[in-house]
Amino acid sequence: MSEKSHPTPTESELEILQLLWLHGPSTVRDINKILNEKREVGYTTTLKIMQIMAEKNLVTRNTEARTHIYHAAVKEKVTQNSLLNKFIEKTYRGSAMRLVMQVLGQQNTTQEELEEIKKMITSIEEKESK
Amino acid sequence: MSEKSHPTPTESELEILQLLWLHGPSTVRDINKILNEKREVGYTTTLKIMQIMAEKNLVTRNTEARTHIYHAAVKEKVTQNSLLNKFIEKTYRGSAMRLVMQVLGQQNTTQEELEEIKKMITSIEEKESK
DNA sequence: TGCGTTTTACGATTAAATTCGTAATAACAA
DNA sequence: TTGTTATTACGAATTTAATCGTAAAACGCA
Repeated sequence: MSEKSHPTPTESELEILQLLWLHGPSTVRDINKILNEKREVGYTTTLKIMQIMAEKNLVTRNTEARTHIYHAAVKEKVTQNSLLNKFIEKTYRGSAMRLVMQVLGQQNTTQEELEEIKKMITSIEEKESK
Repeated sequence: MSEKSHPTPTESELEILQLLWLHGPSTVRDINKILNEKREVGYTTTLKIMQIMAEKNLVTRNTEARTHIYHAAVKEKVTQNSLLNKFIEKTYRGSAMRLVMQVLGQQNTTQEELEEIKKMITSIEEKESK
């Protein structure tokens, strides 16, 4: 045993984490404002979700002042990774390759992006050839 | 207007679609048997979900005989694609590239697979250069 | 025919996630 | 000080998905 446990976030929890990752530590008011630019969300709805996230250790909060400040307690990459693996499992029957091929085939990828992927592949090949 | 509408499947609906794609038209009994190899699922639970899927037009069924035979009514690629786009939106803030890079970086990809991706990239480049 | 089994249909229950109302408290302003 | 506003805490209501119990109908067979 060592670290606190971090369950994978639900959809609306993820949405809030995205904002915390993007904007850094925020208040409920901050988050709720941004959410309301896209759709109507009651203030206490946002509050409640963030409180639950605190219980789950997805965020920490500074409660010194009256207005609490929330910090993401999980890393973006780590969270994405665990969601990604779950997604590959359920949607692509475990085959990450099938997913990559489909993304490349479907999305229109720019030349710069393709170059970036090529670089990535080269660096993987170098590692593996050692 | 033309086609019937196909809402995106829920998680357990997707699980059943996977089996229909893999094994072809099946009865509730068939599907339930396979599901029970992994975990315990009541027969009527499976039945109910498949009935709901029929309502949603995710499957069609032949009700001539007493035992109905269910067919997937949505294509695997199409369904994966719509789930994929949703996933990219929610988890990678819309960036398919970030997803690809993370898959390549994380999973251990074999040399054959890397070659396959390279071919894919080449063929995309050819298309785009026209 | 009549009994046991299988299947479908239907609705009720459960579980999880989301949404919100209300009350208590703190902060602030006139 | 007193009234208004903002914030948190808490619990209830709602929604959606998943699970299952029960009954009726269809079938198979002794």
